[in-house]
Parts: sequence; structure tokens; C-alpha cells
Amino acid sequence: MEDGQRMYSQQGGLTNMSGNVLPQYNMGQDEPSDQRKQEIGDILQQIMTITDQSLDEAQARKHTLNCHRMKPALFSVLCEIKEKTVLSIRNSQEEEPPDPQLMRLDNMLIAEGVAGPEKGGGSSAAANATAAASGGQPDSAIEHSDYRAKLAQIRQIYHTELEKYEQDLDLSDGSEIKNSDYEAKLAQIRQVYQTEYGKYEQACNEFTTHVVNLLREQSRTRPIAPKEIERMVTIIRKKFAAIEMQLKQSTCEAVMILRSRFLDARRKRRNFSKQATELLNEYFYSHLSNPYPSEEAKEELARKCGITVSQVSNWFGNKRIRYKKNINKAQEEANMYAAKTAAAAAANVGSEGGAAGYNVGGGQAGMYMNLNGGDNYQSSDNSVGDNVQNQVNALRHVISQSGGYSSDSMHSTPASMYEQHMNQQITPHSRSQNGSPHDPKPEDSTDSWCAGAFMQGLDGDGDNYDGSSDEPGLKRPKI
DNA sequence: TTCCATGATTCTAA
DNA sequence: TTAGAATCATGGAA
Repeated sequence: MEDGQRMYSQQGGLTNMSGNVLPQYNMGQDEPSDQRKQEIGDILQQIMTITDQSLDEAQARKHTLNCHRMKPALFSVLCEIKEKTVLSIRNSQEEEPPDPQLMRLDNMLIAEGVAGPEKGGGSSAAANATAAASGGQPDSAIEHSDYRAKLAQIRQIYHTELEKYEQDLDLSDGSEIKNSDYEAKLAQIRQVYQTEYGKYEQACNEFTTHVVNLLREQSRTRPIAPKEIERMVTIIRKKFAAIEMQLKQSTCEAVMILRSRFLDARRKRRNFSKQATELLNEYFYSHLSNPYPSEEAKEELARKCGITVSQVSNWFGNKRIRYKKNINKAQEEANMYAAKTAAAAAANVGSEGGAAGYNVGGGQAGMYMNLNGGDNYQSSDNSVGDNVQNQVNALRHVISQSGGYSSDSMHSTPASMYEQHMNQQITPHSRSQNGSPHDPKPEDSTDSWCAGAFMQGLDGDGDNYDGSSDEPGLKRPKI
């Protein structure tokens, strides 16, 4: 009230802080000084007590005050007093540099492509978000139930959205991120961030508008200058910058977790189990004429090996290229698997008493024989008896060619076979009938994916140990 | 510690 | 979209 009392000039008129009499208002110079003092005192008293009154009374009082002839002059002086006292303290806080932490967050989000100038996430926000840690003026400066209700509502929305945000990103399961998933996850983070940022901006704007309207309304009964409203907007923006900071921190954390999982997934490499490798090799060498398993076959292999279809595809890709690069070793391996397969088939024949007892689903040999029936790389004749016979033929062939299973004979590889292999090599590309590299081999095709000679070394027709078309007198390379 | 095997990724061609 | 080829990075044996 001291400031208010200073408005009374010694001359009996209204003066500003500089002591100058305000000439623009009709101050009623001809009125007695005591009367004017009393009148102004009444006005001030009404203003001070207006918040103690009921809503209806306050509204009525507001109207009376607004219509009072001295109100403009009085408010002008009050605003000036406020400007030069309370608000001057704030002025010193306004020119703070941008928050370095927020700038770092902005930089990271921009670098990761999550936020950027075109997305409205980075620079514009940073411009608004200067110095998040300012004082708590809004709460103390504006005592209004609407304000508090709105603030509580926004806080609740913020926390709800924060929970939703973390749920949407769904990075808490500890699962590994594959390369193909990385971009998708990053895009998901980007989308969630932009959505949440949009909500944040909307809430910020709504709240700012609400407070501005509130202050304008109050300016009818309180000395609130437009400049003060502008400052209040700035303060609100700063307050909301804390929310923005939280949002950006959460997003950065999500990106870092994603990247960490992704890199971990790349680094981690576990060899497949021995059994899985055996199954894959058996399939590979039994389909050496066309080692391109169908999707169904891949799925079956993946299921049996306990790996993914992608891993099966990788394995076959690696196997094909490494087989071609190191044919000598591959031949040894092929012989081993051929013998093993045939032995298993023969064992089935012996134990089950013939073709009728062939165990399609059981055993490793049965496994790929079963797959053969599904992808049709095998002979079109899929009768159980023929399959068993094929296995037996293959076994006989391997044994006859190798002279048993001695390591010496298994490891010796005639140059003629290698040369023939290299000369007759046919890639799927060149074999393709319509130019597509992934066309499956026609069922009746008798050509070879790689090294028909090598397959001849197994059963002579390049058709997965199918001895049915083997010529009795066909001379096989000596192993 | 080194070397090799191997699963995975990336790039290119078809 | 798939396969081939090159390459990377890790696991495991020597």
C-alpha cells in the first residue's frame, strides 16, 4: 500500500513514479483533496478485497470498478509501479543462455533423425525452452482456481502420456534387435516422439491461451499491463520446457537402448547346436543338385533346428558360397553325410523289414527325406519304398567308391572330379528360365546347381541319391 | 594370442 | 526380392 499511497501527490493529483502529474485523465482538480483521497482509497480497498467476495459480488464489483472514472489512471500508475519493482527482478533472469542439456538432447534427436527443424521438434522447441529452471512465479502470481485446475489437468495428462510413451516404445523386454527391426523401431520412436511433442505443444498453447485470457480478464480488476502478460507467457513457456526436457530425455534413452540392443545383437554370435548343423548339412548335401530350400523347407528346418528362417537362409547362403570356394573339403563332408544318411536308411530297412516301415519323421535321414517330399526338389516319385531304396543305393555307392570308411579314402579327391565340378558349375542365375535368381529348380531338371560331377560322384544323376536313373555301368570317379 | 570357422551383414546384380 | 560375393565380428581350438 505504500506505493499506492505515493500516488497521492503533494499537489493532490495522481502522479506517476517520477512524480509527474498525469495530465491525460480528468482528475477532478476542483474536487476537495480529501474527497479524492477517500475515493481512491475506496477503489483500492475494493480491489484488495475483491477475491474475498462471492463470485456474483465480485462480478458486480468488477463492473463497478471498470466503470469508475479514475480506474484507467489508477491502473496505469499501478502497472508502472509493478513494472519498476517486481518485474524488474525478472528482467535480469530473462537473458539466460539456452539450457546446454536441452541443446544436447536436441542435437542427439536431430542426429538420430527423430527430431528436426522440419518436424517442429528441435529448434523451435529449443527457442522456447530457454532456462527451464526459472522461479515459480506462475503458481504464486496467479491465485485462481481455474488456473490450478487447468494445471492439475495438464500434469495428469503429462504423466499419462509419459506412461503411454514408454509403453508404446516397448523396449523393456530385453529382446535383441535385429538389423531389419532397427529402422522400424527407430521410425516408431520418431512417430511416438512427434505425436507426444504435438500433444505437448498443444497443451502448452492451450494453457498459455488460458492464462492469457485469465490475465486479460483479471486486468479489468487488477493492474496487469500487456507487458506483464507477455512475461507471463514467457514464464509458462519456461515451465513447459521442463516437460519438453523430460520428453526429449525419454526419447534419447529409447534411442540409446535401441542402438545398444541392435549393436549387441550384431556382436553376439552363437554357433548353432551340433544337431542343428547336422540337420542343415544333411539337407544341403542331400539337395546338392539344387540347394535352395523352399520357404516351407526353411520353416521346417528352422523349427527342427531351433533357429529362425532368416538364419536358415543365411546358413544356406554361406554354405553355398563356401562350398564352392572349398570344394575339396565339401566333398569329404558330402561323402560323410551321404554315408550317414544311407546308413540310417539302411538301418530303417533292416529294422522295419522293408519299405513299408520307413520312418519318415524320425531320425535325421528321415528328416530331410520328409522335407524332400514337401519341396519337390527330390524325385517326383516320392513313394516311401523308393526313398528307402535311394538311400540304400547311395550307401552302396559311397561304400563301393570309397572302399569303406577309411579316412584316407575319404580325404583323397581326384583332380578330375574337381575339374569336372568347376567346368560344369551352373549357378541358379544361369539356370533360371525367366531371369529370376530364385526360381526353384524344375522337378524334372537333371542339371546341377554346382558340380554335376560331384553329384555323379554320389549317385550319378545329380538327384539326391536317387539311384533309380543310375546306369548300371556308369563309371564313377574314384573317391 | 593367433588363427580358423562361422553366423551375420552389406552391397551388387539379375 | 533373392542369391552371390565380400566382409565383419565373434567363438573356440591350438
